[in-house]
Amino acid sequence: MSSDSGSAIQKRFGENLRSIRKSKGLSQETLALICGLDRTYIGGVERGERNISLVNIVKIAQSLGVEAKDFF
Amino acid sequence: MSSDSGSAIQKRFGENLRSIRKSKGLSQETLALICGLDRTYIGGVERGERNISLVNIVKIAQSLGVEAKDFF
DNA sequence: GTGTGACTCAAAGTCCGTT
DNA sequence: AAACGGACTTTGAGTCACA
Repeated sequence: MSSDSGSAIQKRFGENLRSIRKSKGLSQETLALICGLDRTYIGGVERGERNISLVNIVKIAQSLGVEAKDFF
Repeated sequence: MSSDSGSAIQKRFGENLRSIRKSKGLSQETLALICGLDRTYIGGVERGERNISLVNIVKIAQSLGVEAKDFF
């Protein structure tokens, strides 16, 4: 099918998130556990497939010990 | 349940948005027109009532000529 | 020019699993 | 450890009439 799931914005955000998560030495599962979100959801965001909302952006940022602005 | 209308995160985001919009001398209506969103939607975000998602955050930022990170 | 409640509907987000 | 899919519930997106 169209391998175009997700906007460029989402893809960039996802790449940044993945990069920061890895730099903290956390797995998707562990991060998901810390911030109370689903592991498959975190994965989807990192792949740029999901349009994450404000509250969860901040939740994930706090769980990683960074500022929300670092994802942009 | 006891969902207050809007989290602290949303309220802070909304305040920042409103402040930036006003500094650009734009009304909610004008901004809404520029970014293709409804004026009542913009208003709801500014009041901290809505949990806006990534794509619309960037859309509004671009319409204001600022970076998305400026809202955080 | 803005606030607000109510509404529809698509998408956000969860939970189960297999690869 | 992560990608991916199906089925599910909840919430955001988008709009309107009225204050």
